[in-house]
Amino acid sequence: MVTGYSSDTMDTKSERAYGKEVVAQYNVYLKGCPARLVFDRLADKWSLLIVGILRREPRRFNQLRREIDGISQKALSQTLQKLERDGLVNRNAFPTVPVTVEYSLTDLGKTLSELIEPLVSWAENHIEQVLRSQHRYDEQRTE
Amino acid sequence: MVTGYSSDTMDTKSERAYGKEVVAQYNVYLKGCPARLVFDRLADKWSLLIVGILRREPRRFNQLRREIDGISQKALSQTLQKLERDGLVNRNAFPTVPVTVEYSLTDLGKTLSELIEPLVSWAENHIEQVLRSQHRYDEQRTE
DNA sequence: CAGAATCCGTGAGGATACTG
DNA sequence: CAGTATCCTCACGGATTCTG
Repeated sequence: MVTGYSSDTMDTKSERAYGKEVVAQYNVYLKGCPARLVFDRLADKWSLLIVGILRREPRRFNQLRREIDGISQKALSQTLQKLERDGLVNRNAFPTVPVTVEYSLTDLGKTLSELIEPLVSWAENHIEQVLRSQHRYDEQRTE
Repeated sequence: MVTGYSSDTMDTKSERAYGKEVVAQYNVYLKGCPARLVFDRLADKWSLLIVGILRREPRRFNQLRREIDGISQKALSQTLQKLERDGLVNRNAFPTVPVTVEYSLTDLGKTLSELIEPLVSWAENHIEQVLRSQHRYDEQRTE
């Protein structure tokens, strides 16, 4: 049961070759495809950062809030719910006073986090090259 | 020249350990850090999809438009400009009639695309697991 | 073909206040 | 501590039109 999701242009693209193999199943480049929805979730800075930071060890809510500089508690709360719904993150509430809630990666989430860590490293390692390129680009426009 | 970018909470976090090694340089988890800006660019669905699709071979503008289902030409145009500014994508215009413009990855862009391909695969391979998790989650709420 | 320019709606996200 | 509930805005992106 692979077909069936709605896409207005699907008929022309559902069997487009990806590389050399034909991936008929799911394709992130198709508008209506579920894989695209998942990909959109990945392409969210808060999701990526949260999964990336949970990679090491579980965290509590306000701990995440502090460690991910700039995130609002609303965004954090919403993103965590989405991630839990997607099965990427576990939410464990301990009946202490006051309540303690711990977030951790599921097995599925761990497989994803493996891919995110390189992205984090890439950003940190290639930032200077990017900045130089931006300067060059901007100067050519103003001259 | 690593310090100097503005972050209201930098003083407390600029030397936070990432894993076991201290990454004092750049840190995507810091609000004002340039690496965060780059990371935000990565965490953009169109950027990821474009870089992912350019991985195979260069494409022309309307080719990209057709292959990336659902993108508007405005979004495509703007994203391509950002990617060019960041030094990830080359823009080559050939003086044909009408003009032909070809987009390709730079060397830097290629290093990034290596990391994106696994993300695409992950989305396509784990989508069913994610969908099942979503159903379970939703049913628990409605019961 | 490959865009630039304009108008416009909407919804994601910040700020703030409140709760168990 | 770990959230929920409102309000509000503003910027991103879609639709449309025009151009070299």
